[in-house]
Amino acid sequence: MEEKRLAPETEEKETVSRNFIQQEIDKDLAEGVYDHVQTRFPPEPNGYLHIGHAKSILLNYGLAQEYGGKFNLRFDDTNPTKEKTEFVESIIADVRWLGADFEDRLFFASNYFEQMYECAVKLIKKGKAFVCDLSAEEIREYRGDFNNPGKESPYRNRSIEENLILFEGMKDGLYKDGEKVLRAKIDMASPNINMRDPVIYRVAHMEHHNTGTKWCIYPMYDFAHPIEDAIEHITHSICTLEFEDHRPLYDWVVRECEFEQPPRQIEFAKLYLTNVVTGKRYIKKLVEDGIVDGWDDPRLVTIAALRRRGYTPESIKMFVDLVGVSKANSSVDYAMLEYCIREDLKLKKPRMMAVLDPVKLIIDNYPEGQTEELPVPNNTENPDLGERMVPFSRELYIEREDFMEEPPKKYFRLFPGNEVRLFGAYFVTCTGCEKDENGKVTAVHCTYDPETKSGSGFTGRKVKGTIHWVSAAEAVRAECRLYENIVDEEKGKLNEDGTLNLNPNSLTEVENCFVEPALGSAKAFDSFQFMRNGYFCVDCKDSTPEHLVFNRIVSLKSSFKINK
RNA sequence: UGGGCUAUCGCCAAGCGGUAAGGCACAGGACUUUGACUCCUGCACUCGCUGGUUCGAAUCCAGCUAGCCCAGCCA
Repeated sequence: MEEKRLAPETEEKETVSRNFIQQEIDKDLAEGVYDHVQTRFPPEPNGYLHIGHAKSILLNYGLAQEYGGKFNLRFDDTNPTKEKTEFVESIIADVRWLGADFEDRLFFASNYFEQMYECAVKLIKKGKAFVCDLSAEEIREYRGDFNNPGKESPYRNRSIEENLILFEGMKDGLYKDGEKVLRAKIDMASPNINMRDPVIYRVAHMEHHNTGTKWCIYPMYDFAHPIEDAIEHITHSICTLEFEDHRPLYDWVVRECEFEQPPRQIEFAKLYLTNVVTGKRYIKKLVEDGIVDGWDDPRLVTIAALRRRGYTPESIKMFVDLVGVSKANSSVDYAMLEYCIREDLKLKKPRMMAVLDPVKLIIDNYPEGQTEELPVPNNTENPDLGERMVPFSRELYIEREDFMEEPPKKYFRLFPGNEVRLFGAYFVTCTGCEKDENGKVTAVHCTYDPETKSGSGFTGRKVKGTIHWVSAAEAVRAECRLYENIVDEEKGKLNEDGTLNLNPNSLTEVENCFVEPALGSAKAFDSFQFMRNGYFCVDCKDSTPEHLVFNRIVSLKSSFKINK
């Protein structure tokens, strides 16, 4: 019997197929395009990272690992208006927590401003860039649209000398914001609008979180990003699908700037979770409007929130691996994420007892005033986790749903006349219950059989049900919250006008939550698996379980469907 | 509307001319000191549609259709 349960041994090494990015890298290496592999994760520090970023981080890091290459963390901080130091710190912490080791390769695009400036000068000298005096509105008009080619700027044919002087003037602060920009000279008639003489430098008199007021011109993404990659000898610049149209420009920049072994951009589909708010701007709005507690509110799927809720880096890695990489837009079922955390925690974490909706269970034949300490295994499937002592006494709290006066068929828990096991303790037989004037059950009565003590080897009879409990006198009362996704599951994530449909049940305060005393010494932010397999995160301060964060959806896995 | 990309089970996703992997979810059953876990079993005669090439196509060709992205001095 035991060997059956302990022999998952899946010997067949499943031939994991290579995703399309790996295939491209294999080809590049085989053809000698590159002699190494170098990847990077290039966030703009304008918010907290979420599960979607985790996919990108772990994908880039994983690829570097697989090919014996390096992985860089680089902040793409070329727009000082949106960026904050708070965000760079949280991003660094999250990337580390996920286990993507960038070693000492933490870079800032803003440290390359000098080189980017030189590249721009080079383009001007090659006649490939020009200073344009058109206003933002005029540039938009001149750009044309999907149906009509653009018109060339009247400043397009300024002399190289004049452009050089003007551009230097931009750098030296001679012009106001918006007065002049530097543009690449490509093709105003291109069907790809990104190629219609894109702006590559703008004037912005602002303080930058890293370079202060040293610069008053800042490069645009399309110009900066390829240069950042080239400087760091990135080989495969992996980004999301919306940048596909930018690839010709990316290639144009690295070619015209004459980088050797220029990096190559490869795009993949973003990760979406069903009924979850991904999308930094929405999360940001929820935080700023005070609808959630902060970036780590457990109803969110930011890395910080998932961590607080009890997700482990391993579970997120598993999830990302399971989801795969492709170019098809898709929305992954939230159940897949939950599967990963269940799977990861299953054998790793202690399983404790907590009662969320308590009703008293009185053992009438147990000596009044007596308390005994019972050893309860921390994880029945993993004996290595040892056991803990749990106080047991005459009066316990059990889950209200674990008793029914008139049970439906196939109900295995407490009902008058039925015997069940109290996990880690004794068999008890229900003898009845007390009710108040409204018919609500206020206490359940039972008798116990001392011979059936857990671990005694008693085999006299069997029970179909096992329930969890805490000793009423010793149990610790905890503040407990049930969390569900912040958006309404039925209505999806967005209204027609782009506003979010908030889920009114996203946060429930649990009135009477009792946990076993052992939880009083639980470490903050540690994960536990609770009886009946809800997964909680004990989010507590000062070794007192002030706050249990419980992801209700995960626990649904264990609910008993009485209707069936 | 011009350009780019995508379309394989409810949800992800393999497949790359030789006759539809796998996971999640779901449904039955066995086991069980958590109705969990584990273990069995079931779950696309069919690959957006229509034609064509071929002995043979999800895979090649043509034409449709649907969805996503692009007209920031954001990234």
